[in-house]
Amino acid sequence: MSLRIATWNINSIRQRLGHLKDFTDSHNPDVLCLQETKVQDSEFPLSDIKSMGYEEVFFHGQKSYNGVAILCKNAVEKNEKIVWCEKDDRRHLSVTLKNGLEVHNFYVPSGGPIPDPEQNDKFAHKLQFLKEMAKWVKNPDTKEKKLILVGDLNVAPLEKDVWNHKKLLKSVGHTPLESELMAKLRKSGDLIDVGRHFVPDDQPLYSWWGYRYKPSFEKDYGWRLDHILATQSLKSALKNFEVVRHTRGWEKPSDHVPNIVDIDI
DNA sequence: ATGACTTGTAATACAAGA
Repeated sequence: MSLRIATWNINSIRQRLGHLKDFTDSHNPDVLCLQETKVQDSEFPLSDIKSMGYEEVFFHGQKSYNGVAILCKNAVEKNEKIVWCEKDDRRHLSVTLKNGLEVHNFYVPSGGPIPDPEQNDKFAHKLQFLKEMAKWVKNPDTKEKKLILVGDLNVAPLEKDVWNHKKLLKSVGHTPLESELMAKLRKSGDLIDVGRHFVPDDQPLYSWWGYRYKPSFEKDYGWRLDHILATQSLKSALKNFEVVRHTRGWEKPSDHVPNIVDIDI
């Protein structure tokens, strides 16, 4: 049986309900992980989401910033929230499906403008968050599991994960320190980088194009900030991967586009 | 010059994104 899991930083779920319907109608993910919902739970547009065919909806949001949600076609075994960096800032949710598969949805801090933890508390927070993730995934329990970790990890770790590697080495999101922490996260859980499992390292692969420079998408000045990581136990089950680039060309788009994986399970 | 935009909140300006 094939299971489709998708992740999308939607940059305000209330601004993007039309796009969400178009994407779910066309691509029909069984599990859709969203980041930057930017809505507190009492204002979450639950009936709109249910009308798109998602009966089981989990959300963990706050006013203005951050916020994550997981939309599921079918009933799940359980759902959980983990507190990271001792902050209640709504950056994680997980579900365990009936078949035992665990799906963890993350929104890692962007890290502010200056890549120095001494000068910039936001960058320090990002580094700590990535370290905590690596420590969490190192649990020997993880290898016994079928686990998928997705989300906006806000790091483009490889040279071809950004449009200009040399130019961006000192930019937050592509510094060697962040790339190293991403590598440690993967090693720590022996996780497969699903995007790079399907697209070779020497080919550009992006999931985000900034708003500030208007032609960023047409010039393909992109970054791969959104990721799907999977335990080795799922390696032979990985069947297909897709970055749904064309959503970035829609009217008033999110700056991120969906990533999809199909798993035979 | 990734500058130049977009979002939410609240009050026409600011914080945050990355």
